[in-house]
Order: sequence, then structure tokens, then C-alpha cells
Amino acid sequence: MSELRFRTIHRDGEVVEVTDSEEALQILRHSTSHLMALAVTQLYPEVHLGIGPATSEGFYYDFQTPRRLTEEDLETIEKKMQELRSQDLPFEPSIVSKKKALKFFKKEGEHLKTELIEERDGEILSCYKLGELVDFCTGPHVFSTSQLGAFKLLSIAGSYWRGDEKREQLQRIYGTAFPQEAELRDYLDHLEEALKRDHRRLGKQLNLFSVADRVAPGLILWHPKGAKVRELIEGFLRLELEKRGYQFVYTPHIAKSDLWKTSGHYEYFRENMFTLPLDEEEYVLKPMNCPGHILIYQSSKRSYRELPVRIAEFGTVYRKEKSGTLHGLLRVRGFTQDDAHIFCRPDQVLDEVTQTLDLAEHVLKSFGFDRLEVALSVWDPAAGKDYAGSPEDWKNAESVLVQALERKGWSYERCEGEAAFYGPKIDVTLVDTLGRSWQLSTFQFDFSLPERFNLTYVGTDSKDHHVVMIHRALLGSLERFMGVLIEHYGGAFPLWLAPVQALIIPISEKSHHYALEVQKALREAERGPIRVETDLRNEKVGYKIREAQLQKVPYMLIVGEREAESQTVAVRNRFQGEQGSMKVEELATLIYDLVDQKVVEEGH
RNA sequence: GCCGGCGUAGCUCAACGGUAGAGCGACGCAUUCGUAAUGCGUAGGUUGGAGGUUCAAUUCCUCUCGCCGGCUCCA
Repeated sequence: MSELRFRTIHRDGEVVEVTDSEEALQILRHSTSHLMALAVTQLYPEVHLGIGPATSEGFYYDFQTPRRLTEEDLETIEKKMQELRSQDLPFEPSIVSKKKALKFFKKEGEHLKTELIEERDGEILSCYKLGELVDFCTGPHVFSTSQLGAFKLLSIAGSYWRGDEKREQLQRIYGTAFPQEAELRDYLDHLEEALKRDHRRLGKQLNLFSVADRVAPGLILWHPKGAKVRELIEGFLRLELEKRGYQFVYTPHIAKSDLWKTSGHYEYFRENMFTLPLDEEEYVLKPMNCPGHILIYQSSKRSYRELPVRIAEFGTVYRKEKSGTLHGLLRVRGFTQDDAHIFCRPDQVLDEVTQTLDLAEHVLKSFGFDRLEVALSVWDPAAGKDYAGSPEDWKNAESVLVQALERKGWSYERCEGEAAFYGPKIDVTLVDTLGRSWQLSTFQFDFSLPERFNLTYVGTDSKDHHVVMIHRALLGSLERFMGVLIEHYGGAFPLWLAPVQALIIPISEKSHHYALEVQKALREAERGPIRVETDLRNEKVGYKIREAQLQKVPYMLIVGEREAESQTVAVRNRFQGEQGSMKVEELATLIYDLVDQKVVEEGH
């Protein structure tokens, strides 16, 4: 981003030189949104204005529109904007009394603006006039439209007024703006690049998974290659968890609704649950794994000596998500959580939480993720919500989470009122290539379920005590994680996760026999099978290589008569190209080393 | 769920009231080839589904299913 600084006009008419580029960019975008609003009101006089802020990627403006605008209208609006910009219109601030402002906007029929002004404290407020458009706005703005940079309108979408789905729906026009034309072009290129990495597109191209109309929306068919990657992810996790004392279980996919009544899900999570009638009974397709794990915990009397008990499951759950929210692998109706529940004594909680954060960090780093954001969600005692657990419980739990975060040295954002009703939590999110945040790891206290199921252990005093329960997931859901992983690597999985690690390419039929020998040797290698396939099709080498490249296979092993003669393979790396010939055992060793270290090669 | 857009061969896309087409892929034949596409041929479609308007619908209208961009919600 270029150094950006310019003079702005503030609400009281003061002229200020903005030197912070980030702030200047925000002002530029906000001012561009006003220009758009002016263009829209000129073209379609019947529209009413909502709000039009700058965002991290650009800007938008919400309009109430009697005639529905479509994508085709964007071009017209953009042209109008260009035209208006060239008139060098000034942004003119004014301070007016609330009373006068209300009178003005009421007269204009701007009921949305009126609503915002009415809720505003104070007797005076500011407006900005651009052309004939007067907007209630605190500014600041650029001086005049000639200061605006390059802009482009991107999309049009619905949005609820004030983000409330019970209120009317407006039309939102998204756009972006940059100081320089070249920066805008770079941004548009970036969007296109992101599109190429879209996991839905790559899922199809690399034959990893699909979603079939005839099955249902939001339910994933994992094809052999996608299933292989998932299996590798699960295998790695299982190993790491078992090392740390987790015990794996399996629990049924359906259970009588009574169980969900006890857990409280039937009451609080009902609209998200699939229910099935069965004879006189009603069954529920499990939306969560906790009740099953709890019943396993409860299957015997637990002594303080055996705590903590850590019960883990790759548990597949089903949730009735709203149809409009479904999105490839990232938002689905059936998904598998890498779920676990820790049952422990109060004095063990801090260590457990800290260890779990350690584990999360280790696991996420192993997959090549290091740009993470951490949020601590706590209650808002003032919200008057129906929280489970006592104020002391909440205070203690929060202090444990904070201590654990401090031990890790993680910076985090404290989100008041964001906790679930049953306990505070730490969430780890990852920002994907399209700039969207996806929650992966979560660590949640639960004050509700131990109560509802009366979960106890026998203490040293031989009396029953309530156990502390923590829900935790590291990858969140395997579906979502797979989606994030695909986009992160643009489909070129690191060697240890690649569904096919090497493709053997015989030069002609004459080398088929040797190719299959190499395949056998690698599949039956001493340190474990290497995932290798052979392309025996009647095609030229170049053709097979091109396809392997497009399939992002880490190694291509070209074999012809020379290689058969010397018992070698000609190695080609998907990023570095030709690597020369080596003995089959040498190649196997190379692969094992890279896999053991979970190396992420250059070129991603 | 809501608002807007879009559904044509396995995939990517043409045709937009007048007999549905291309490239890639698949299959067959020839070729036996050295690091990102060998040539020729063949098959493949109730244009997502149902109804309607019309002499005639892939094209226009209604409903429905699905997908896409957002909003709300969320792993």
C-alpha cells in the first residue's frame, strides 16, 4: 500500500492533515461510499439511505430500494460516480441541532436516518453535504471528490437493517477503493487468486469431495483422495492425543429425546436438531457428542485418583443449519468434530487447560498454521442472561483461562458477553485467503452439564464432589479444517498429507514392467507404505507430467530404459522440477525424512 | 430462513423464441514416445424438476429443488 496522506475536513470545518496511511485509507473509502450514495440517489431518487461505512476491504452502503437493483445496475452507478467525481464536488460539513436535523431528514422521508438520529445522545450532530446529498455523518471526509482514488463496485447483496433479521431488508452495495489504480488492480488480482484457491473448486479439480443434490445440501461425500487426507489428519491427531492420556470412544448417532432433554439441548438447541419419530418415542440425531461422553464417564463410580478423565472421539454430528448459510466444507449440516471432554478436579483445571492450549498450538503448527487469533469469551453479568453456574464459578473459570493464556504468552481479545450461557471459553480462529475468519480450536468450561447429569467423583473425604467439565476441539470439524487446509495450500498438500505422494510415469509400454516393480518396492517399503500410483495410460511423458502437476502430486518418478537399467528413478518435484536420478531406496529415505518432519516445501 | 443472481454433456462454457454446439475428459484405433497437452474416430443431453403462455420454449411467466454473493446464525 502506498504512503497515503491528505488534508481532511472535520465536522467543525477544521482542516486536518492525515498522516496515518491506514486512517487515510478508511477516510478515502468512507468518502467514496458517500459518492456512491450520491450517484445512487441521483439515478434512483426513490431510494432511502441506510448506513455506509468503510470496511477492512473497502466500503458499502445500505439502501432501501423500491425497485430492486441488480448487478447490472452497478456499471451504471459506477459510471455516474466517475462523472460526479470529475465535477470536483466539495464535502461540506455542518453542525446542526438534533431537532433541526430530525426535521430535515423527516421532510426528506429518510426514516432510517431519522431513527439513527433519534437514538443519538446530545443536542447537536454533524452532517456532510456532497452535491445535493446531505448525510448524517461524523466524518471526517476528504476535501473534495477530486481527492478520491481508484474505486470499483463489487457486489450487491441483501442486509437486514441494523443487522436484525426481524427488521426490513435493505440492499447493500459493496465496493472498494484505493489511492492508486495499480493498487486496485492488485486487489482485484488478489480476489481472482483467492477464487482459484477456493476449496470448492479445488475439491472438484483434485477429486477430494463432493456434495450431491440427491443426498442433501450440506452433507459431504468424501472421495478416496479426500478421505485419505482426512485419515492422515485423524491418524496424526489420534497419536498426539493418546500420547497425552486421551481415551478414544465411539458413541451412537441417535439417541432418545429424553437424553437431550436432560442435557438441555432439547430446550436450547431444538431448532438446530434433526428429530426422528420412532414408534411412540422420538429420537434425535446427535448435534453434539457431550451426552455420550458423559454417560461413559458415569458408567462407573469415579475416584479422585483416576481424574482427569479425557474422553475423545471423532464424533460425527448433525445440525439443521439454515440453508443460506451452507458453504462448501466450511459450513455444513453433518460434520465430524475432533471432540473431547475433560473431566477433572478443580485443582487440575489450570494444568489441563494449559496442556490443551499447548496441544492446540503443536497441532496447528504441524499443519503449517501460525497466523492465529485468540479470543477469550466471558459473560456479561449486566446482560441479565440466564447463566448456568454461580458468579464464583465464572470468576474462577475466567481466571484459570487468563492464567493459561498468560502462561502461553498468547495475546488475546477479551469478548464480554460472548460466552455461551453454560461457561466461558477460549476460541482460536484462523483467517483464510479470502480474509474470512474461521473458528478452529475451542476450549469451553461447562457449568451446566455436570449439574444436569450430576457428574461427580469421590474425593479423599469419601464424599461425592462435582467434577469440572471442559469441552475442547482442536481442529473444530474435520470438514471445515479440510476446507481451510485446501485453501491454505491451494490444494498442494505438504508431503505428509498428500493423498498421492508420488506418481510413477513410464515413458512407454516398454517400461511398464519396471514401473510396476518400483511401485511395489515403494508400497512395500520397510518403513511403511509410500502412497504411490502409476500412470500406465498410452500417453506421452509430457502429457502425464502436465496432469500430475495439475493434480499437485509432490513427486513424479519418470522411468524409462535408462532407469530400468540402473535401478533408479528420474525424480521431478512439483515445485522445483527435475531433480536428477536416484536409487529407489534413496528416494524412499528422502520421502520418509520429509514426512517425519512434516516439511512444508517452498512453492506454496 | 431472508434479499439478489445463476442452473445447458463427467468438467469448463456457447446458442437467448425457430432442428442444442465447442474444448477438455471418457471410449476405440494408430503411435512406443525422455520432463506441463500425439493424431484420427466414436459415444455422450427429456437444457435441474413440475406446470403455464405460444404454431413453436434452453430462451418468456409461475411454482419447486439446488448452487453462488451477502445478511442473520455458527464448528
